[in-house]
Amino acid sequence: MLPFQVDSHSGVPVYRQIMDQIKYYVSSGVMFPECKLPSIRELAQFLTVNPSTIIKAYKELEHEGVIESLKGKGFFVSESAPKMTDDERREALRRMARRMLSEAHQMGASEIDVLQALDEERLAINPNSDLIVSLVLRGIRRDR
Amino acid sequence: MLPFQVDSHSGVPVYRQIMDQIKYYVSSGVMFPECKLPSIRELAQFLTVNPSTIIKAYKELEHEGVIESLKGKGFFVSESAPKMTDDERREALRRMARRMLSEAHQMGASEIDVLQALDEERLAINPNSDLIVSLVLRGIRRDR
DNA sequence: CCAACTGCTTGGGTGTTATCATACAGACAA
DNA sequence: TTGTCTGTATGATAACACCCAAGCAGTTGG
Repeated sequence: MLPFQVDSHSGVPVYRQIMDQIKYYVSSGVMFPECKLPSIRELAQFLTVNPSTIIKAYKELEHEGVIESLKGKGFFVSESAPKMTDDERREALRRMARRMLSEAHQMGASEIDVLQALDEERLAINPNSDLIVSLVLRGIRRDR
Repeated sequence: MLPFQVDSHSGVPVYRQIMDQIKYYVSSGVMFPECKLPSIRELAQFLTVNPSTIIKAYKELEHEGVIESLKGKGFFVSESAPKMTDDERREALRRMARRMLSEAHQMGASEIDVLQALDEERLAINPNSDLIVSLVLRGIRRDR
């Protein structure tokens, strides 16, 4: 099963976190039309939430045309599921970036601090890749 | 007045967005002990939310020891308001970064895309500064 | 057919979030 | 003193988020 995860302390409703993740998976092509989603009970157990919460997320996505339900079979990614264009993806990323910079600024962190944190996390996920950017960032840090 | 802002569509409760912003301001030193906060009615009007919502945020922060109230005068940053250590700030930044990378990955964006978006937003806010990182990023893009 | 899997439905309960209206009380300046 | 700013307190309302239980109905494979 695709890596689903929810943070019950984030303040964002669980059903919306689930919706977002599925939408991202679909728009990125990780999930494509005809793809079967985890069953309601299965995903509910996996995330240790109530099945009603999954139903709410799935029903909402069905209403948006992202997925479809077949009684007795399961939920599947819709044929006409909207894919993100490159521009939409870029815009989404910039929205995230804007919020992150705003919060970072409010807590007194510099722009370099943000880039640095991002690069550290990136490296933690992907220890093998080494970007020029990382080297530059490390160079900046060393200079201080 | 300090730039307060809330996004009523983010899913995060408004009173918690307000709390977070004040905590960030205090921990970064932008707001310091004795600093007067916007009055309840003033901030409520500014953000076009109900005064009760502001009261909830302020009361919660008072309970956490971040701010104090003086009847008839207003709310003020507490003398013993907890400041973030550098490590705590770094950890907070990395949590943000982790979430952003996770979401970006789910929507099929690469790590470079994220750094790129962040740099674009950074530049939009601060058009005068030019980081080496930006130049490197632009170099990477040109190479494609 | 039967068991085990699917989605679907109903109804109840709890706590949170946010709205609105109204009133009281301290501080302070004109 | 009076007006206007401040915080405080109350109760009512509505919507939402989440949980829980129990059962109905379609699909599929042994």
